[in-house]
Amino acid sequence: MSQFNPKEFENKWKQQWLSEKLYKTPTDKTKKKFYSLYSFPYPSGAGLHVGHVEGMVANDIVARYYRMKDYNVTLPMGWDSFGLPAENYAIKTGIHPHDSTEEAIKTFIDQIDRLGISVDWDKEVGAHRSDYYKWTQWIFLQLYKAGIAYKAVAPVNWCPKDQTVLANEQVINGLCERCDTPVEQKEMSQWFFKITDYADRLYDDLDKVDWPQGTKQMQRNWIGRSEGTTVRFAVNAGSKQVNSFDIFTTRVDTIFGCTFTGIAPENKVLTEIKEHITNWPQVEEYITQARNKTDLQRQTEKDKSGVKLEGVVAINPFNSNEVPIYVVDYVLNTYGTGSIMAVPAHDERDMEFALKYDIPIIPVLKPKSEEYISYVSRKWSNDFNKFLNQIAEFNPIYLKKTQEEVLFKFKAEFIDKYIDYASKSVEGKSAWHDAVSESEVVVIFGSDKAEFSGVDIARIPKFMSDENIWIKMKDFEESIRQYSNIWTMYYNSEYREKICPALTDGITINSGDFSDLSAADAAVKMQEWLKSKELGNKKTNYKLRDWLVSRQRYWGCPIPIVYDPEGNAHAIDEKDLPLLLPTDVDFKPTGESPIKSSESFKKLAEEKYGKGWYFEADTMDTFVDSSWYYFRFTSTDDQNQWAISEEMNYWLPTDLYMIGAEHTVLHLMYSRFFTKFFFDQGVINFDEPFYKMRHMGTILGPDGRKMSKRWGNVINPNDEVEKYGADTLRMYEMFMGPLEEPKPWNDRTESGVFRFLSKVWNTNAKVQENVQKSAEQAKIVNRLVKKITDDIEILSFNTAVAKFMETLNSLNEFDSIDKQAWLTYVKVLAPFAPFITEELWNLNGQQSTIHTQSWPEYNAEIDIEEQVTIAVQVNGKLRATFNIEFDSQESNVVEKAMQMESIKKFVTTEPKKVIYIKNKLLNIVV
RNA sequence: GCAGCGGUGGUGAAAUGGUAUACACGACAGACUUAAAAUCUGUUGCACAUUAGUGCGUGAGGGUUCGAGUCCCUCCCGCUGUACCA
Repeated sequence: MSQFNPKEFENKWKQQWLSEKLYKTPTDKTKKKFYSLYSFPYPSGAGLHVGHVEGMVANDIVARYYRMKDYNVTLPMGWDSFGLPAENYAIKTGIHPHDSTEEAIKTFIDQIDRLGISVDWDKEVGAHRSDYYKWTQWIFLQLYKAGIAYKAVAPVNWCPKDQTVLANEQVINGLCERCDTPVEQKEMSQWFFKITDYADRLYDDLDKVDWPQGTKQMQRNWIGRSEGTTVRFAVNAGSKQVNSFDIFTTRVDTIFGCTFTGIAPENKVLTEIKEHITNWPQVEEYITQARNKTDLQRQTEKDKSGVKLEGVVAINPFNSNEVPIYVVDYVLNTYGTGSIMAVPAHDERDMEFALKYDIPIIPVLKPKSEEYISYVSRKWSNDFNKFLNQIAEFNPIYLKKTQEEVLFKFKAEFIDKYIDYASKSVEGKSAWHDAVSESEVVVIFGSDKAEFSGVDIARIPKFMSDENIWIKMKDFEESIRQYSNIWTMYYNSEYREKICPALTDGITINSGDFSDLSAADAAVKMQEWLKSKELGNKKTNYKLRDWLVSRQRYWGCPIPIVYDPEGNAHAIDEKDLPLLLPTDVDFKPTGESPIKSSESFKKLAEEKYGKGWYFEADTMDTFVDSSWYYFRFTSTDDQNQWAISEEMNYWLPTDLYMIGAEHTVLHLMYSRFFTKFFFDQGVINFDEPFYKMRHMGTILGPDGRKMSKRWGNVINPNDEVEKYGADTLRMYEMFMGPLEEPKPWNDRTESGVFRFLSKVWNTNAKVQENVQKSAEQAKIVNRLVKKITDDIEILSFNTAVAKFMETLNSLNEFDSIDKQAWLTYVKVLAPFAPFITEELWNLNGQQSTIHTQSWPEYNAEIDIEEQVTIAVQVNGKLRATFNIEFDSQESNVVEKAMQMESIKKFVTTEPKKVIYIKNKLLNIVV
């Protein structure tokens, strides 16, 4: 037989499968179904990349497997074909996005077919084609009718270079995600989808789906649900109440520690109380300043700033204390109520602000058990080593330990000894020790004192009700600067944790009637109290914002809205859809939508609706297109509705969804939102679209870096198919490592896979009917069937490939191979390497295609070993192995083990215990 | 900071709490060859030892267990995401 040369047959089979429509989606609904979905690819001019191949092959293997298991299988493919790259390309070259996109799609289809991905092309859709975006527009109208799509003037992120609005999600560290230009804020009238209505369900229903934990967590973080309380603070001018405002907090249990309140610069409460603010000009200047800052500036400026409102104070409803009101830019107007109660003792940001502006810091929680923390340096000890030896009896926990300095924790019971040792250790003016606990600060000075009422040891309680320890400590620093740098300890994070513990389960102190409670109990009681006084309520807040869908771009789906001459929005009648994207436009970005330059678009509106009427000129975010394509796939034949309920209810939710790890938040969130919307409309009977979802791990370049033109490490799948054939590329990508892990490309390993397939090819020459030892071979292949079946179910493709290799090596130990065993081997290999297996199937004289054969069954009855290897351990250490009959009695196993020299020498006395794991292991404990 | 994932040979990586390193790559030795490539065979965790063998080994340190890469605690490192969200 000839050498393995995939070029000789891959193209032949590709043509035949396509012309026979081998992968056509069945239309009957009598069987179980499997919906294998690959994420909507953007048809880039660069063609398919190796990451696409990885995901598609995974989808394909599973699809082929379920077809052989006699499921109804669908593996559809379509194009997320609207979007900026094609438009930017058009601006550069003048080639219309429609033309470049269709061209790119052709390349994609050709590449996907060459890889043998079993796509049902009858279901192909393209977001940019009017038979698709007609329904995107229709969906917009449904959302509009339901009050979910709405128009609002809002400050939006504006990229001055791309001349477009960006969603919050497209702003990375204040920079445009595409061109890294600093993003500006701009007020514009924009369309939004009210996704926030669904925040709770989007959060809770994550429990229903089988997704990677990390992705679920990211979705939860993005929604950012937090449960808390609103509290109403009165605003007094003089002694008279003039107004009030609500704050939002998740830690109402710390409210007795509130020593100031913070209001966001944009908060409208400020204008309401403006007349009472005696330093308004100063405040106004600060507000203007803060507003002019871009997001980037606000983020990079770590230093917190604010202005105190003079003439007004806020009243803490719990103790009627007057607390100052500050306008501060670290409070966000868009979250919660836009104002906070600040508790510096238990919030790092508030602490920082309080230290800067000399605001009192009152601790109101203490931990359940007390410890001291101390920092000691060799420099300030007269005998550092002796001191270290002494404190060893405290069982200290070292947070930091070097030759020169230690930072350690110890239990409160040792404090007197500590003071004793420390007093002896310090010597001279510049020496000092200190220890800080939750309730006191102990400072031991080797000074000739004076400043400290004549003592060398200062024990300062932290929870003095009338005074504030931190202010006092600051005073110390003024007077003892020459002795110590104690102030620096505020900036040591270890200390700070002790000083302002972020306690969730502490005990309340300094909290009036609510003292001596656990934090959780205090919160409940305080909430009840607030409710009874009508001063506050439980409240849930979200980080999630409504979805801004307007884009001032050409290459997208037109928004189906028309305006009358007064500028009022009207929905376009459904029967007038699609509202076609005009072609006579100037792409050049001007800051306005390019579509505004279209004469035909203007004319169409006036002809249809009357003079002065005009269409919405913005297009939709392309995430709208990709949020519903998996519905459309179920019903592509039907031109009269967006999708058929019966089809959707049968095929969805998807059984395997492969998407890149970069799509962990937006696409999935939006798709889930649409699904819930249609569920609520009664159109579908499921409310999560993707049951099982997995990410393919990024494939890195051979140098271990991310593939990029910049590094010149991009692997093009075309080249690999050219070199080794599609089967090798497929199997290599599956063999690289676990599907979800990032993994570097390795040419050598790839050629190893080619070598394996060549061996498969050559082994075929040894195949005969009725060979000797065929039972033994059947047993080997039977085990393969089990492993491959299991591995496909759990998507463990790398171990499946290893098993194919191992099994082939075993079979090749025989001089001739049994045909039945061999055909089984080829069948289970078929989903992984569809071309070579089809060819071998054919060469062995089999009828029809291998890809519609039924999946071999694992036979447990023949899978028995006559002999098993028993590992013998003594005290858990492996000392010997021996073979014995399958399912031997324990006593026989023990007896045989005890006769072995290598065991005898370790077992000199009667064993204390013997543990026997059947057919596997014997552990003798002596 | 926070969240998620991960750390095992020279490399990619295997391992329901039960013989750590399957499978592959590379390396080394040999066969074939005038030679090379390809192919085939053997060896390949580390250390000591001529052999037999012994000891050590899954980021570090503890714990649970007859037995831990796997479970628990503390910590270190890397990657990804995210961040004034009260």
